[in-house]
Amino acid sequence: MVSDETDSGSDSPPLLSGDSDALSQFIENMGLYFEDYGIPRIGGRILGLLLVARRPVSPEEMSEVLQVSRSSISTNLRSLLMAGLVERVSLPGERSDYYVISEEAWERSLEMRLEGIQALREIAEEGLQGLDAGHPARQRLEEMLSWTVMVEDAYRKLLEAWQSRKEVPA
Amino acid sequence: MVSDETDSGSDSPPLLSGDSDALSQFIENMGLYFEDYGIPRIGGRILGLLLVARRPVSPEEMSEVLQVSRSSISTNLRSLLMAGLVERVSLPGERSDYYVISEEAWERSLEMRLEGIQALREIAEEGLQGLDAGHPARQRLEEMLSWTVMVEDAYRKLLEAWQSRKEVPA
DNA sequence: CAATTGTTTCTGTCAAGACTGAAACAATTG
DNA sequence: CAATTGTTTCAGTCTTGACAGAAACAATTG
Repeated sequence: MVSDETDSGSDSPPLLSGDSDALSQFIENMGLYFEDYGIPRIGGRILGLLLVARRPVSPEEMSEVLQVSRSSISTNLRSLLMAGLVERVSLPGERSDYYVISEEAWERSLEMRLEGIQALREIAEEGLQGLDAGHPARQRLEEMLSWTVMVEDAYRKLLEAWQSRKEVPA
Repeated sequence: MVSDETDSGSDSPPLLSGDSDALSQFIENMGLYFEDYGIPRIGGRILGLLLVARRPVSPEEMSEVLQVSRSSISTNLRSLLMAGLVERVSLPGERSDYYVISEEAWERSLEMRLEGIQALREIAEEGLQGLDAGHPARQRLEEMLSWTVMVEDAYRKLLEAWQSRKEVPA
């Protein structure tokens, strides 16, 4: 699925190097994985590409390497930028924009999970208000609520731990 | 979205009681929430209904209350059963099957998250093998790997904590 | 300031899959 | 064992959204 461009005279350093079959597979796997979680496959592939690229990548290059249209790249890139997973960097003397995986991508990923579980907690809380005391379903919703609280808590701690992971170098 | 059946002479206890607007909203919210996470909306609504019902619910009743076809109920119910989120119970003297939320639904939910993160860890590990030592992308994949390991670990602990939550009653 | 190059937006096409209704199937009961 | 009731499977419809290609837009450079 990864097609190397026939470098048309450009003198930019190579985008990919190493076991290119393994890297193609990696990019493809990322696409499939993210698709399972509601992110467009091409978005996942862009993330995969950015993760294994030797240097920042231009939309044009993404289009060539991943063999998809520029407009698809544009759309997906914008989602990834808005989600805070990807960042734009300007390379001196370059006209085109270049993109990299955000430093905070993994952190953002945790934050998104946290937001999801908070939404579920709110649903549980509101539902609970529709049940009178002693209702047989109250127990179930209370269990649901305590589950969301527990998970939310764990995410919060995980987030802190991840953020401070470098601060404790042996 | 929730339409109460015009009880046709049956003498079964009521399915829902309490603030029925709030309960309808709850059921609908569950549908929307799960849809965001790749579960069919009707599946989420079934879970919502089972959470707030006063007693086990038959497929027939689900169809009436949620206003969807029996075949949709059947299909979604099967997925939920296979996922271990819903269980069948037999009511004495009743011909029809009845269903409830599984005792282990929340536990299963954590297990599913755990499986997801494990898959991502494997993708990272395989990708890492395609990069020679010193490759500028190695650092990024190593960070990804350590993130997955950290999250996987947290899920494992969370799972244990949830499983043993009753064993330590003040 | 025209021309060239790069990027985004817009519209149409296509594919995936959720849902329905009907038919097939199973099983219980008189 | 026929008839009735309940459940699943199947085929078709419809909606959603990803993607491509073309046009519009922006901006840089000679």
